[in-house]
Amino acid sequence: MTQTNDPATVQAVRTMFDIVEYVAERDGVTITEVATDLGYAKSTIHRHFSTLHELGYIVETPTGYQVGLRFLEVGHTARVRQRGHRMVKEKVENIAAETGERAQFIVEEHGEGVYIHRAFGERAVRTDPGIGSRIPLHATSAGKAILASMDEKRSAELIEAINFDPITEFTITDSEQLYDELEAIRERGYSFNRQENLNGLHAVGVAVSGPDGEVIGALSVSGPSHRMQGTWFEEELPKLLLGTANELELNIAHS
Amino acid sequence: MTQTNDPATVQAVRTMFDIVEYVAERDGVTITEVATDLGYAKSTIHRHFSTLHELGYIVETPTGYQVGLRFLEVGHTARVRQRGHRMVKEKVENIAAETGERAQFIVEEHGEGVYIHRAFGERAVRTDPGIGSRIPLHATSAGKAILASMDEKRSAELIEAINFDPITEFTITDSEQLYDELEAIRERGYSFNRQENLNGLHAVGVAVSGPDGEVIGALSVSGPSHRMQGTWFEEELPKLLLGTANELELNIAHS
DNA sequence: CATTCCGTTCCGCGATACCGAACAGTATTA
DNA sequence: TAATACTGTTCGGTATCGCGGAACGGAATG
Repeated sequence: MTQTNDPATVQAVRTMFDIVEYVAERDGVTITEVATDLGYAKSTIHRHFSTLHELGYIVETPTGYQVGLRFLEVGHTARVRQRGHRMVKEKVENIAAETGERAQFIVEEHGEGVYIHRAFGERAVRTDPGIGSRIPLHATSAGKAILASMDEKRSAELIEAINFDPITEFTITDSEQLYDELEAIRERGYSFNRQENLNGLHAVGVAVSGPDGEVIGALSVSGPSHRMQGTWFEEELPKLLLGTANELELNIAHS
Repeated sequence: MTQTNDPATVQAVRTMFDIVEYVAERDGVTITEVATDLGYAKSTIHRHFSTLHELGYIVETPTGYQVGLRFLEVGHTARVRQRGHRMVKEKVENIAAETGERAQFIVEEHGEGVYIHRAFGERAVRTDPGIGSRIPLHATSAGKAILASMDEKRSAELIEAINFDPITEFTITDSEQLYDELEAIRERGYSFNRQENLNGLHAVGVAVSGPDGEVIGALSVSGPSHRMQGTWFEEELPKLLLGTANELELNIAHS
């Protein structure tokens, strides 16, 4: 059914997450619906649902079955374990308030960027890539800042695995181009994203590193391209972010 | 191995969550550590970790294996699916700001209360039961408000399953006492918690219901018992919460 | 009453998850 | 340098158990 039948893995767990992820992206499903859509027998789905229900990872609602909040519980522990999470949260909120735009903090996991914090400023469009959602590293300012700031060996591994299919007409489409850009970012200290991931969206990002030099994540500010331009975009925002990242690094080092 | 071998459930999934929950409450573990502590063979843990790692639900860090942020991703979808989540979030923040104390929004799931939103006021002690963490329904103001406001049949089911072991010396210890209290809450419209869950902590809670009359969750404000007393605690806070809950219900009904 | 959804249960077979033990790195010890 | 003690890894062999399919029951719609 699912392709990669690596013999050294647990099939039942694969199918279970197959089911869970399907349920997660819907709003209330029935057993038969899942069975037919995913190509499992009804009894299989039923057995998995029984298990998941008993453990609290799936709940029954008036509109059907849904993923349970227990996922949030374990997911939250993963989130707060990120280094300096509270300080970072405050800084993100400050940046959003000062700039009026949207600010976020992204960490890398499994070759993708993951939203850990996010805050909206006054003028920010409240379009919603929620906490926990994932973005490509090579097509976002925070992602590129992280790649530029991390250990070269590891960064090369991640770049190796990147899917360079263009997302917009401005997306970086090959690794050479990306390496050049990362080099430039290392020299500057900050990164730009000009509609590389979403049309009409510009952003600037700065990496945050721990005392051992290892990158923790990256701050970024994003907004409509018509506002994100000129010296505000190219000088003032980078300066603000660099300063904030610096403060963060100091605070994290002393904690 | 694990006791409840309900034949209609998937064993491999049980062991998987057994492992995940163990990993979640630690900060970096090794395979052998998990194997010995949980009583599985090393190879079993290894196989599960391989599976989970490949799917992104467990990650390798310098300090060992940890639960991955992918749990946050699916957990977050469960969270934002809660009715009126954005409006509720704003209200919780408003309440925290106005009162200076800690405010939260709790929903019921699987017979427990789950934190969905939480905000700190100026004076609030920032002790941290994070988003997603669970509290007993019968020993918290929000929990009791929910129980009082929900369908009697369902509430009876939940009460049936409650473990009435005392948490503090003020905890409600039997169902009769609880039923009386719920009756009083229904008449008043709001609930109190006087050190029933945590010594030194008082709280007041009000349920929020949807247009169909079904309870969605409950708002509550909590703080040190020395501040939470007198007319402020017994009249002004309830009034504020009732007003907010009312607004919320109207907003949710019209959306 | 008939139809069509839903969830549930049962059973038999083949796949597979499990354990145990041997293997292989890596760091810390003598 | 060698030995120890940790890691994580791999490999079979066996009994388990997860799987599909079909038959059942229950609720809602016609």
